[in-house]
Amino acid sequence: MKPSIPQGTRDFSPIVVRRRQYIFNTLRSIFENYGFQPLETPAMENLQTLTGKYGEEGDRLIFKILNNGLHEKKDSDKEKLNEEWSKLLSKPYSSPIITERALRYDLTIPFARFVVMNQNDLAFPFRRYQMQPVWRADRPQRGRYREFWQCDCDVVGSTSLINEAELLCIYQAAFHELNIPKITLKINSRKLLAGLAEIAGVPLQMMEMTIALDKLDKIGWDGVTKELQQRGIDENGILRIKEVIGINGKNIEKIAALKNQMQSSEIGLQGIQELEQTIAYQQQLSSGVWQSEILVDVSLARGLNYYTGVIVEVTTDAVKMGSLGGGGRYDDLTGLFGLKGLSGVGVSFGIDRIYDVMEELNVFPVQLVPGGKVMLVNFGGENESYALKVLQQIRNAGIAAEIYPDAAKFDKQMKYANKRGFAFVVLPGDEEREKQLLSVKNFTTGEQQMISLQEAILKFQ
RNA sequence: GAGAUAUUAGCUCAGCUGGUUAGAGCGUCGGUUUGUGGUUCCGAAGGUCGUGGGUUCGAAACCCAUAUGUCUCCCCA
Repeated sequence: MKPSIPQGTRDFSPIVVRRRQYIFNTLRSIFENYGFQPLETPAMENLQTLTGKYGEEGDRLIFKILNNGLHEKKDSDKEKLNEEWSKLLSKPYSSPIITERALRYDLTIPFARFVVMNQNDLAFPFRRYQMQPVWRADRPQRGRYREFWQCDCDVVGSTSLINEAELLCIYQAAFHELNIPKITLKINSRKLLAGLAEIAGVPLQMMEMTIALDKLDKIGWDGVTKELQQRGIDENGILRIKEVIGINGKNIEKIAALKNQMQSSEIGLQGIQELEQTIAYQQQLSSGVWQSEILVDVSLARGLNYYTGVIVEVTTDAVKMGSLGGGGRYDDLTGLFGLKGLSGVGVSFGIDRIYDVMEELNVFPVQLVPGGKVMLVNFGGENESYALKVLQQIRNAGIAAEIYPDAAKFDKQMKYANKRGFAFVVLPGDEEREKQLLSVKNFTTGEQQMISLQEAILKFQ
């Protein structure tokens, strides 16, 4: 058979894994530095845990796992099974008899589930980060996979806007460390959007308005106007929306202008104030070296249903790519699982996209090239024994080393060493063995000298 | 879920409006006295032309279906 992998999945070769680990390690150390603790949850959840959490579209994209042992069911169950099965064949449908489990769709819902299950043992506010793969039955495209990794960082059990500010700092620190240029953190507030819907005279159509606004970047004002009309928002409302979105200037100026516009909307004013406070906190925490810009953007929507307060999205202008991350405040996430009144805020890093961007911009550190440090050429016979003894001592000194396992032709061994990218090649041949020395060749410069094992080890370090 | 487009050797790609045994570069392997790679020279292997049907005297090429990649819509990280 012809080998293949499922649609939208990828193998990661050694060099790719090293680069991905570099991203993970960078993020991990930042998360830890901000006091977040690691969490891992199962690849699969009970289907019931996931359905209804991501909207209609989301439900469709959940990878469901067929129950095993279906053929072993009792006859009485089989009748029911047949019935459910034919429903499934005629339309999208699921039932516990056919599928009880599904693959994780994101990290936030499993996190909420975990918090509720362990509420008595956790110290609130609880700060956790989580870096694991998630699965979506989406149609793959550039930067969009069926299996991809999310890195989430959330705080639950605190309504303080210090949390929002810290998460913005984490974004800034991370993209600064990763050396990705032209990063913008767009921030907005769901409350401000609600206020905008109010003053546009369509308080109940906030979602529709938001979805249309979110496309402003892509389809421009003409397109958005059309969409708003289609969604039943009248000319006067559209004018008000345009007026508010059209506000330009620095964040401070924008906020002042927005306050003015939102005077009649309590919730809108609240949203602005939260943005103002978040930015103020962020400035106190900010480091001078971070280059990324924080931008208040009233057209920012974010799709997820559960956000209620400040929302944020990260983009770069350096490469054409969707958002590199996003997040926001969700006031009652755990309420879905029976734990009311616990507010949370979190951000997510789209590390697959971050990888693609970094590769395109060529900003990975050069020392991430694959390959070990030292290779010993195998000359066979007594020389092989000598080489093995030397090999062990190099390893004992904490230096990654290996021997070519066969006494193959010299040329072949050298070519292999070259391809693997070793920093040094050791030649333990007759002369070296007799003198109890080693010929060490620096494979970058080509320079070679005969020295003692101790000197060689110093060189390798 | 809808549409567009691509798929030829391990990789990147040629292959003329359908016409003999489908080519190149790189890589791989072998040889060039088993002590000098990245950087000599010589040679070889490697292809059900994504898969399955169809049209035709004849299909890599035209038609249909299907898989996978890429792009647009939708949605999203």
